[in-house]
Amino acid sequence: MPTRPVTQPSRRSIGAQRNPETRDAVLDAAEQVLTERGLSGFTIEAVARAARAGKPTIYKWWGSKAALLLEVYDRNKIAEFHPNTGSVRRDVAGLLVNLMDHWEGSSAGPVFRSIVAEAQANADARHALDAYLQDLSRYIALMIGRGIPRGELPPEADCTLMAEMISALALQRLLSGRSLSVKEAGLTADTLLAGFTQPA
Amino acid sequence: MPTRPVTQPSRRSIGAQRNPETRDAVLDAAEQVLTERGLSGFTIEAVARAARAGKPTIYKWWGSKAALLLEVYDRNKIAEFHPNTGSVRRDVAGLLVNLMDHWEGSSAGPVFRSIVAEAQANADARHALDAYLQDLSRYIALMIGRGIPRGELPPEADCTLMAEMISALALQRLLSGRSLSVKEAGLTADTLLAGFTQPA
Amino acid sequence: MPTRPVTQPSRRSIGAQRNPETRDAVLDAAEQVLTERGLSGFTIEAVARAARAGKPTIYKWWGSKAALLLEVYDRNKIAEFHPNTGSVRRDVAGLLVNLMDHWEGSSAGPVFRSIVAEAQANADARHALDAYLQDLSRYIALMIGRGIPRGELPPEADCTLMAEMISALALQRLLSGRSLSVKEAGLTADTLLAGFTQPA
Amino acid sequence: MPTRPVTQPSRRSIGAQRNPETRDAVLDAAEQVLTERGLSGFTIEAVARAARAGKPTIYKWWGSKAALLLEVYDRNKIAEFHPNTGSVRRDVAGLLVNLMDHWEGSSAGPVFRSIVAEAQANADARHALDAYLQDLSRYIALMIGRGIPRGELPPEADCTLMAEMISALALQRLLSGRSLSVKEAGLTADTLLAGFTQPA
DNA sequence: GCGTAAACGAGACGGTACGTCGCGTCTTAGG
DNA sequence: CCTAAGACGCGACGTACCGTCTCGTTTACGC
Repeated sequence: MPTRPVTQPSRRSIGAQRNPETRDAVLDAAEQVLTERGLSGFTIEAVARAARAGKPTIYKWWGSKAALLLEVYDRNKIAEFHPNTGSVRRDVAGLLVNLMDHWEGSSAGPVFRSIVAEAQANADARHALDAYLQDLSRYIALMIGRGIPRGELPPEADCTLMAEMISALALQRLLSGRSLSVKEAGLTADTLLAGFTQPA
Repeated sequence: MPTRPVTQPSRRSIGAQRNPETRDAVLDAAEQVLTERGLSGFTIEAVARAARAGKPTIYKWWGSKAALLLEVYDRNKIAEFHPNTGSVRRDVAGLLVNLMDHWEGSSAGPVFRSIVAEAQANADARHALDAYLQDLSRYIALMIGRGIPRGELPPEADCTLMAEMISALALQRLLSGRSLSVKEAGLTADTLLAGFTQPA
Repeated sequence: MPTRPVTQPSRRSIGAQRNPETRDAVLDAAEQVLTERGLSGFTIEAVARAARAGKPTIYKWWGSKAALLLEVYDRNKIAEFHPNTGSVRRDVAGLLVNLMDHWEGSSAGPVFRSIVAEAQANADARHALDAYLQDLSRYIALMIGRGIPRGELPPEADCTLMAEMISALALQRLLSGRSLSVKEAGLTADTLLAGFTQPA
Repeated sequence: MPTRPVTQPSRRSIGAQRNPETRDAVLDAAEQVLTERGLSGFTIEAVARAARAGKPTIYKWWGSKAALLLEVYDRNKIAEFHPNTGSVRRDVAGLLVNLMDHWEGSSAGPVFRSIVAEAQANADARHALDAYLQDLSRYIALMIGRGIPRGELPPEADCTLMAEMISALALQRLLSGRSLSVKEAGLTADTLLAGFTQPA
């Protein structure tokens, strides 16, 4: 004799196809749980409860905590980190500020930190993290590269490594819980570009 | 019915004082477990089993997984990251290589990555991580600063930020699982110092 | 995205009427699953998979595991338990042997044991079991009653109770997993009829 | 960050030894759950909740639902089924009445029926059931055997088979949910002993 | 020199979460 | 209206660890 739920469930199957409402409810719930209770409170059970979804449904579509985390992060990725002020120095400083604001001013920061944590125990998450960080670096490198035709940087400048140092600095601050001031962002740009351009 | 162990335990109390053998056995076991089974296999139960120690003993002296992790890492810290070749450029490149070798060539890497992961859920670990990273940056800043009296860097160079970018790059590579080649280490030094010195 | 099955399904609807092929396929599959995987492996899901049928189809036509079980058992009921040798003693012994052979030599035994198990948690199944056992007893009582006009039993003999003891003995052996030898069947008849007839 | 229970648990460990309070609490809870919610509501989770015990504790000491069930039944076994009235006929009738009363008038009946059900899917439970039923038969056989020296039964009477038919009749009635009246108990004794003794 | 106190191993305990299975219901899409 | 298919909410499964607790033993130290 199976158990009959006392209250009607809020969502039902819509037939032999994935229910997008469920998908959204789970992602919303995951983001909320992560924000409110932190990484250690981020359990599949808690997400399922908050989403009024069944655990098997979550495992069916996401398969692991890391996969869920990544999709939550993807949903929250901002489209435009890279300002275009016509000055590499201002662009770099602005990007650093934008990135830190994005991480600290929304749920993106806790989510991303959770992905980094997960990546230390889970190879799939690690590869996803690596891919994401490389994407970010490429993004930044393109932004820096715009300075070459403008003469702000010499053609031989290694934009890729400069970009990686920028993302790494932001990551390190995020992970260790120290914020980055606007002034520091400016100084970082100055320091990094000192060899090529003059301080503003 | 009290349990009669079939085999005699390997260690006993030595009276009303902490047993240093137990301390060492626990730290050794923790390092071994972490290395062999990874962060997800690093549980207090596993450490206790491997150390033939009781769980309460571990909780008494370390209090949390993070504390144990930190002490394991402290034990493995290397004394000398900073070469002194007389050239800032070579020093920076050498330090990057040393640091990555230290992380990848011993159990220090997995241990440190575990601390970073733990720090994303645990404020104590986060503060410890921050303190450690700032120590590391100061260390590197001192190394870079030696170039100022030698004329390799102008007095106004922001050694602290440069140092932080170096440690951040290494950290990012460690966390995302990409190693750093000797060539990249050299290029990093070149890129960072481009404004002040000439490539070797 | 609706699923596109790689292989064409074996059966389709035949329009607005029950498909007898489906009925047979489900009953066959149920019997097979029960025989091969036992009562604990007998799940609606397993039957549906084995029959290539949808779960709702099964629920529509049978409504519960017990109902399915009962129909499987009905299909396998033997028509003729009661031998007619002209001797009550031989008839009783023969019936016991026939019944145990039927249960142990086909899928009827596991199916019936499953019904008994189901009946302990499910009132419908319990009533069905009771009805079946009373039928069986009546059957046996009629067989025994044939001895009265022949003078093997006195008119006042309680054929119903004797019949019930016979079916009960067989049931107990079935449920506890002990088989009943031919010799024991004969002894049972002797013991039961000792008061009325002489041993053969 | 592990969860701290808000309320203090009612029972704690008493050291590296089994806590008899826990044992009793689990058995009490198991009996209560089985009685109140029936076999289908008898889940390890429900027992654990009712006993305020952890599931792992139950699995550690009982290992399976069947084992728990058997221990609950053992605890409730009555010591004395077999009356001794000096008359086999009255003894048999009395025992049947006692047995049915025991099953129907306490939690022993539901518990025993659950064991029978479990035994149809679980070999361990089946062997335990078989052993229990054989014990019961031996018990009854001894009772019947007392009639031989008194001359109520001839020495060649097969007490074992008679005993088994008695227990089987009671079992069949229990399992199919039909009670056995005092009158039927008397008739059963009469029928079984008709060959040897005269009705009372 | 002897009792006390602390450290230790062991492991039981109440819990939470894990990831999986089956339940019974629902909707779709196709005959 | 029937069918196959399968998503869904739900809850139980049996397991792994968590962090706490008590036990009995062993030793150093203070009275």
